[in-house]
Amino acid sequence: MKLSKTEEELMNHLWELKSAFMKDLLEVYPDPKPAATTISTLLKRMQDKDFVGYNLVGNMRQYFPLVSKDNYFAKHIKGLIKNFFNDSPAQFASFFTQKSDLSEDELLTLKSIIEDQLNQKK
Amino acid sequence: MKLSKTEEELMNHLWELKSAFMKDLLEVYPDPKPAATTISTLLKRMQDKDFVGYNLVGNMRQYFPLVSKDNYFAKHIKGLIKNFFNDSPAQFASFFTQKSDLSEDELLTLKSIIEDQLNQKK
DNA sequence: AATAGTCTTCTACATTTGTAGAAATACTTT
DNA sequence: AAAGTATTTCTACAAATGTAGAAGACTATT
Repeated sequence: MKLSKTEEELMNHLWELKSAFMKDLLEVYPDPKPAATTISTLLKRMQDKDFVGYNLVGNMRQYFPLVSKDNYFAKHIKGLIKNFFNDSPAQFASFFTQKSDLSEDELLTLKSIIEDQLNQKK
Repeated sequence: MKLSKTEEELMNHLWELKSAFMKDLLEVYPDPKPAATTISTLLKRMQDKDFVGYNLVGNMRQYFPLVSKDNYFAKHIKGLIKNFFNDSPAQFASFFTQKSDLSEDELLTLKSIIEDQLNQKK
């Protein structure tokens, strides 16, 4: 099961806030804010899809994510790689590195991450 | 305008074939193949969205992509990065490099790509 | 010319998504 | 207690998506 575009947006807010009440979620939307019922609907659907849970605090619901952003995102990317890059993460990585024109600093950072990874392999 | 999931799948076939007749497209689908009309519908919608064009060859249409895979994909990723990584390609890159556990060879390849990029910066 | 094969366009219909009003419920403040 | 505020659930509805039949047009064959 996957989230739709708008659900994803809401999920992002939730990840950022870690946990939130209706009100908090509404707040983070820029004007023109969607109707509160719209958010409610989305939250409901997301609960049905098992992406969101909540705790009762008094009688308010404090919502929180049931999947981590990392996890969600990793799956997402995996799908992309499968569809577009022959299921080869490396192919994807080189495409990405070549197309996304990173700054020198960014490249250096990346390089050192890769070097770390290489060291761990040993 | 974006392609839907199934349209994307079809587009992938088209990118692979470079250009193709109905028949060719149907062929690449694994059993159980979708109805030919389903493909037709998709192609039509993709034409409406300006992702596909065709040349008449005799009275057959030879379809071809109007956007490159690279291009399409780059946009796609850009969206992801915007949504999930604060619009920072570098942040994305490091997330990816850390989570996708690449083999030593793959890491080495990546490293040399990055070094090339760095050299070009000078 | 009659038949069969290939393809496109039209039409259709169920499902999912984006959006939100109406009504019910509970809490807060006057 | 009356009113206002916040929130949830129900219901609704338009648009997009997944899927495909019916009918028409053209080509190759018999």
